[in-house]
Amino acid sequence: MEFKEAKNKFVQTWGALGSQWGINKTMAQIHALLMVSNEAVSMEDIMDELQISRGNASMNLRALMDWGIVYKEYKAGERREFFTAEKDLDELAVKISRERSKREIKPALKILKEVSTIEVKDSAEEKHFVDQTSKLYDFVLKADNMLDKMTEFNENWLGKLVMKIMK
Amino acid sequence: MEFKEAKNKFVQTWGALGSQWGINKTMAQIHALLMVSNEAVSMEDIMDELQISRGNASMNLRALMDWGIVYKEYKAGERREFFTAEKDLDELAVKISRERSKREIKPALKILKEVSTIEVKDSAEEKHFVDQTSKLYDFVLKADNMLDKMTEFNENWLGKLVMKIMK
DNA sequence: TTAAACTTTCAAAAATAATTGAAAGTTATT
DNA sequence: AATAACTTTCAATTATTTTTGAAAGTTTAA
Repeated sequence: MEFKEAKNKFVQTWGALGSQWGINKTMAQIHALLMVSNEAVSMEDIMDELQISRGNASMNLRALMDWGIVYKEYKAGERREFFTAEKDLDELAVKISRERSKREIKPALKILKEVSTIEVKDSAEEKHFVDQTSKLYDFVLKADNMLDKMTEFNENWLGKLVMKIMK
Repeated sequence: MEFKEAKNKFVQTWGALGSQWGINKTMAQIHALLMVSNEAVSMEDIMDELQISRGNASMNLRALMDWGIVYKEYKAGERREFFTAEKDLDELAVKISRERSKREIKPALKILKEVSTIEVKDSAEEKHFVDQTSKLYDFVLKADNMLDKMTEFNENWLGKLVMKIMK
């Protein structure tokens, strides 16, 4: 396999993976492209490489920047903007998990708390509901906290964690 | 908030959450419904509670069973089938992570290995590509193994893990 | 201030994914 | 063997999400 083919395969694969995780294909592809680029890439080049429209590129770059995993860069003497991706994988994982926690887990926890604390009658059905949602609340809360803790090690957290769990 | 409202809210929320994780809304809703039901539910009742068609119910129940998180149950003297969800959260998390690993992470690793081991010319661009994809391969492999290890504790693994990481 | 070079926005179009429902399939009962 | 009670399948429809592209917006330079 030669370089161009490999690069394309990587970008496509990452894009497909993205869709399975609720991230749109183009967003994941742009990120993939930037990840493996050794220098900042202009919007024009992104459009060109991925065969997408200007609007699409612009919107998805914005979304990636909102996630904090892609940055704008300005080159001296150049009018247009260039983009780079967060390339440090520890940092990338931390940012992604922070963002998902904020956007998805925290709001879900709020709902779980609400529904698990209703007053219920003395029926098996209602008791089971409260019991199960309470357990779910505890579980999700614990998992969320753990993720936080895990990524708190920061520098090489995954490696350190593996060590810790093994022994 | 009264029981019915709470139950509905829970089912809706879980459904919405599903979509953000690449699981379709109905599939997540059915799972939510079964999770909080204290007894097995017939397809008829699922259709009724979620206001969905027979085909939709059938297909999504099948998918949930493929994931190993919903089971069929037969009641004595009853012709039709009833369904229950895996209610043990440790077990549920283990099954979901096994399945996602098998379906998504393993195939991604295969591609990452392929593209990170190409022969490259002496260009900074190509070197960077191999370097970055290799790092990604290592990272994903490590994370996948860790998930496996984590869930291997099995009974109350999340609790045990929290203990382990804290100290 | 005007023009050129660029980016963003957003309504409409296209692509993708989910859902329906009726026909075909299956299994149990008479 | 025929019928009744149920489930599955899948082509067509509907709903949702993504993408386009041109107009509006912004910034820099002359």
